Amino acid sequence: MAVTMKDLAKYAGVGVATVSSYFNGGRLRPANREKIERAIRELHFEVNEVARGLRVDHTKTVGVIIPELDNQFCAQIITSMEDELRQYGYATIVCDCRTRPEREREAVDFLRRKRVDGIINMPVDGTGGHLKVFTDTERPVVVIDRELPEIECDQILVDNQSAVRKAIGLLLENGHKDIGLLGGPENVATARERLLGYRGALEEAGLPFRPELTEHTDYTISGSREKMEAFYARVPDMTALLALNYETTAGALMYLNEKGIRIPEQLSFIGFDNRDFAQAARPRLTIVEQPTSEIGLQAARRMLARLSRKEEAFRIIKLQARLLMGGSVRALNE
Amino acid sequence: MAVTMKDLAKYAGVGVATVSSYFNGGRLRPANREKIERAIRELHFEVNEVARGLRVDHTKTVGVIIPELDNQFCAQIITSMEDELRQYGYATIVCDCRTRPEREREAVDFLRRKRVDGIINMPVDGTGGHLKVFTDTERPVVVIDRELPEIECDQILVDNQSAVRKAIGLLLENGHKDIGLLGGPENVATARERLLGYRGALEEAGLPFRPELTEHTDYTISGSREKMEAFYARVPDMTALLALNYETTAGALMYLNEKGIRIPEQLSFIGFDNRDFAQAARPRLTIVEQPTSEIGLQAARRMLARLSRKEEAFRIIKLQARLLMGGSVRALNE
DNA sequence: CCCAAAAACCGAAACGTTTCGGATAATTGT
DNA sequence: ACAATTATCCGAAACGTTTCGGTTTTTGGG
Repeated sequence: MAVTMKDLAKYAGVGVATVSSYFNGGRLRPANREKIERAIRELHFEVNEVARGLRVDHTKTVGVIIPELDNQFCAQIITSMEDELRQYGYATIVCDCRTRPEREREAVDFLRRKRVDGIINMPVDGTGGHLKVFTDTERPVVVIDRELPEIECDQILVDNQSAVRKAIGLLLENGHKDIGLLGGPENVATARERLLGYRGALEEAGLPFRPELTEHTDYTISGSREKMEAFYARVPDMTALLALNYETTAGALMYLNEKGIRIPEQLSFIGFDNRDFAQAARPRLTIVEQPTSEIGLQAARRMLARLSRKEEAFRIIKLQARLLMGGSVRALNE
Repeated sequence: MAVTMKDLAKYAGVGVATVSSYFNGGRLRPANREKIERAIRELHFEVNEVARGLRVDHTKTVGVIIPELDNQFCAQIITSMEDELRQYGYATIVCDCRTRPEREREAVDFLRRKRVDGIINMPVDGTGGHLKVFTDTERPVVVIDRELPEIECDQILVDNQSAVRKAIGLLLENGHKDIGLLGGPENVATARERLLGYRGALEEAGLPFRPELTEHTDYTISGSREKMEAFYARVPDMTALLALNYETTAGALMYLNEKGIRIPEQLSFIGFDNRDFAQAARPRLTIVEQPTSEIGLQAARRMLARLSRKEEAFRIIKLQARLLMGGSVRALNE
């Protein structure tokens, strides 16, 4: 059915090895090159990547494992990643593990059996043990967003401490001292880092850390909404609130809106992630914006680099978040 | 390096064809079956899908082309789709075409070269011409969300007319007569259908269709926000507003919030898609919710069916949206 | 114009499966 | 117990590439 390299070689009147060499950038006599090119045009030949893959043992495919696709943060990262990878001929196989470690482990195994050339992973399992079966095959792994100290590989992270410090810094500048923090679960590494940033910023400013001013959530909208109730009742004197991810931002906003607590008059507010949301809210939210596209791009670049030249030491890259100014922070001083 | 079928056969003391037959559900003498299974355990054998793919000419891989991954509607669909496909051993390659027809065409070509077994596509190009190069290979295509009348294949759609009729119905029941519509571009099929649903519902109720009560947007948040300004100024007598997708919902809300127009006291509002947003808004929004997971699941099922047994007529499945009640609609009557 | 060196070419063997057709072993009926 | 039948088994050929050695052609210096 399909025209093969052998057909092409016969049609062009050259050996099959010559044709192969043509496609792999070898040196050719101009006459032969011309003959082959004409044959390709006339036969509409296309090399069979599967056959090539069998021979050279790579599939030009990379696997991506994420906690949940249905999450703008992940989706944005994958968008830029896929774009870059495809530009270099690599296909992106996504696996959504629904934030479940056992499904993450299954995904690694699935991708290994699919013989992907590499895996990019936003890990759920903080030990990284799930990646062992893959790294054993000598293939590269790039970890994104959540640091995996026990795994030797490239990692593209966000400087979460600094991100939070920027937000707290803005609040401090505006005279806030009693700053509430709506944080994440204690077992999520990035949530811990952000909490650390909060404590660090306060300490630097010579302010005491008041434990009752921080609340942990499960990082879901409804969960955050629930927690806010008791939280705000407990410390009514807080003048500002920082939510540590998209879900807590939405959940907090939900509660504040319901109760008619006005932003920023009664409470200054800084959110995290999700530009749409921040722009549509009233007033426009001041938010910490993570460099999602940049994460995806860098991860793809790192993967491509590993795939072409093996050597080179592993890199851990920390990207900076930035503060997007809205109208949800009130100046207490002046 | 890796252990091959030949190694396994030799170790087990049987022929290589016997081993192959074992893996493909052939009949085996119990003794041989036992020997092979032991060999598999002891050698940790795993069949090489690439080699198998070369021989049988399929990759156990399906390609998905969507307008934009960074869009909750698409992301949710893909999540359930990928889940189902993976359960049956199929990998999902995603291609985001950024709502650009030329990139969509490129994606089809990319996937064809990658030799995916089938393509699931939420089309940008309304003619479906981009799919020709793939259907020519006799491989199945499943179209989702936007009908492609000119293409012969399975299609999983949403009954957009009925979805909008439900929303308008609710508003009519509540005594609204001057209902504004914030719609999409004229060249988007689903937007046209929704507009049709609007007209149909009014007509059925014996109400006149007032053209000035409908506004077209480019389906972006900022674009919708802009349009709202002139729109609301033009017909200040509208008592209710229906936004026709997530972006118009967010954009409209943005404007209304900015201007301090109170929902539902001054204006009743029904949005579209995106539960998070609707729940976090104040008051909780009444919205039209599309069956995203169901679309993904059905599309995957259809694809799997096609891939296993070729026959069967093409099906066009229309799924129903449902109205999620919030507090953004006021009763004018009673 | 000739010869050696270099460049380009070639067929065949591999990559790890499935499948084909013939060979062998098990089963059945008499 | 034996022939006929049926159920398994087997090696070899195929799938479409790349790569290995060896052969042929081209090039360039004398």
